[in-house]
Amino acid sequence: MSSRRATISDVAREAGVSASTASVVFSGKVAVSDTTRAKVMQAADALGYTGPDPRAASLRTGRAGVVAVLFRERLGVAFRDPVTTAMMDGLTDALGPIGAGILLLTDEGPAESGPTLTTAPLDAAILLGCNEILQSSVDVLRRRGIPVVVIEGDAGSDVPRVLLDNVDAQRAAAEHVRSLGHDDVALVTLSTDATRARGFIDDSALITVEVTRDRLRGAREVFPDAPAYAVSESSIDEGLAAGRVLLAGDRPTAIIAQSDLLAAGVIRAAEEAGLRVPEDLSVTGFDGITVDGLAPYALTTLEQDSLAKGRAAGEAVVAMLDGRDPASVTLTCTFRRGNTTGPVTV
Amino acid sequence: MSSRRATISDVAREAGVSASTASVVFSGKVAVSDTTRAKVMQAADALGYTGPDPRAASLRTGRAGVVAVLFRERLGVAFRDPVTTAMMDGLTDALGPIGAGILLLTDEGPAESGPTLTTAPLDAAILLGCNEILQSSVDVLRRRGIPVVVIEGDAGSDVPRVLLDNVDAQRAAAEHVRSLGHDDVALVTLSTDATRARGFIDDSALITVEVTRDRLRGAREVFPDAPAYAVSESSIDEGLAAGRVLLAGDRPTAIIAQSDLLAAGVIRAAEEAGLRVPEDLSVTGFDGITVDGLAPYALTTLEQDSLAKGRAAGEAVVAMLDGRDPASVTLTCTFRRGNTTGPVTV
DNA sequence: TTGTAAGCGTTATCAT
DNA sequence: ATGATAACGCTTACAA
Repeated sequence: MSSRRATISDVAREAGVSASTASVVFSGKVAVSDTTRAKVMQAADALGYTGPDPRAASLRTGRAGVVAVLFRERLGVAFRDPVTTAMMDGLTDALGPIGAGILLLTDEGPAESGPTLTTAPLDAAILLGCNEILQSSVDVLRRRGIPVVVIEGDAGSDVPRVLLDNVDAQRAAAEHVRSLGHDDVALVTLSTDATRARGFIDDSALITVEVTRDRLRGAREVFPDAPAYAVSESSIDEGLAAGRVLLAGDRPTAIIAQSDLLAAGVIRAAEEAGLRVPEDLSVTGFDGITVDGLAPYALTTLEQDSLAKGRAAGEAVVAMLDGRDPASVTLTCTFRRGNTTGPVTV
Repeated sequence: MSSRRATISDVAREAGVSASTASVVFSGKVAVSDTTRAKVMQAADALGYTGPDPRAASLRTGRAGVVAVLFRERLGVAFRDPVTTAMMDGLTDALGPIGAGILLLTDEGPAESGPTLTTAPLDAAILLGCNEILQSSVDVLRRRGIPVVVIEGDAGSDVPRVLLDNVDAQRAAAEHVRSLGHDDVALVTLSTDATRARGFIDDSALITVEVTRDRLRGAREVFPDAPAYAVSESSIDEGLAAGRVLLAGDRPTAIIAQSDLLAAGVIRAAEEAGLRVPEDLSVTGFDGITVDGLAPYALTTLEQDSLAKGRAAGEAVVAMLDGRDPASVTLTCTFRRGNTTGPVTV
């Protein structure tokens, strides 16, 4: 019933051994005689000692057993997207060998508590995209020698990246649409910057979110003048809203959406407006996920391997933690034609 | 270009002040003269010092700024369920004030790396359910004085819990079904234990997952002899599989599923078998989520406020961190009749 | 407003 | 196989 929690020295004293010996009993890094181990264990038991304090161990060893993942949106929103969950699975797989926990961080936390990215005990950080604001935190981490990996973003030349061939992939989809005779095409894009404001994009040079910019560029290489409507997040609801806007008035014959979820929403908007897909409107998505309940539609889309994306990021982190210098990787998307695109009907 | 990373003492020396003064400059906890602050900042800059090391700070202050959430399943699976994501949102909300990051842990990690629940630097832990195996980790945490909260589970009498009125709620749904004249009813339950084996439940006393047991009990209070088929996780696919089993051969007129996702799967199975819902088969769910793409069906279900569930857990953690002793809370579900249940047709 | 001093609890290194 | 010693980098009474 001591007022203070027992420490390893207490245990050592009780067991009649040195603190270092007691430590070794718990870490198992060095051989210890059975009798000594027994003594220490018994002492620990008697004192209610439950093993080394992770905080102290982490200070001493320099390892916290934690890898942070920084999201750019509310956790709930992020995880509503199967792309994210698959990525997390890949990440957990790759991180398995080092047995690290995953620390979820968002960049929109309460300002008063400060950016936990720089105040949390962590061994490495993985960023989902990167913006100007974030860049400073990244610098801090890097100067501390904490490995940083960016997924679909750019955080400086020496930060390893995991990328998708967004431009090429989106161009491929656009070319497919054009090959079907479509000329009057509209785009639905992901958020353009930290404000996540909805609306038509006036100046694509102002887009700070790389995924958005790249996919837009790919589409515009084929349809330079296609109007682009940005939404605030990748969800069916946002796609529905965007679809309503784009289908009001002078409607396009095809809509290229930057995610499957958005595409699904656009299809809903089309149905709502009494349009048939693909007869009256062709729609393409991006991601290649299974949108629950979209049947009987099978989206024409670009399949990305998000599991591999997460795994690549995890592997890069493990490599860096291991002192190696992983190269950036670019994963390629596969075009998959579904039944949501068809020839333009006059 | 020193080989060693700069510490706060280095900065202090460079600035010509004491380490404590330098520390205070960074923490801002005590007033410091402008000139001193400037000197320190400049020194920090010169040395490339980026602020206190979280590991050391955490040892000293005893706070890591991290709250762990322990999942009982693969992260990807867990987050595919809207109930989980809503809960995470509620949790983030409640944790906002203390600005803690969320550490994701699963209990099925690679054995070699040990249970990170007891080795990660964390201030509190939230468990989603609790089993025998977990109990020992919980004991360790509690003896360390680390606050633990359990959501829908039992980890000992002095661990605060956030509960749902599962028994009552499920009974209400069952009564509704009976009031429609159904007599031949089957149940689809969540996983029964750590093995997550699929199959009919022989002995409900062997169920170690509390949610499963409670909801089953509620249903059995109305239909004592209803066969119950357990699945391995809450997903549409699992519901589909269970539905196929239950609808083969001598089929029931109603199926009570322990989650909306499962119910959605059961409906798919019914459609597959050429059955109409609710004319040929009534189906109830649990959770009250929006199952994407289930339209035009609106599930008869029990609505739970999972946002509130997460918030309650977060608040309990904050209270405990604050030295208070939060009471367990039980949230109640609301019965909502949709169009997936109807009178039995002869 | 600033400095002194005393840890926080552990583990790595080196001797023995 | 075990022990002594010295960090790890920081914060916070308390004193000046």
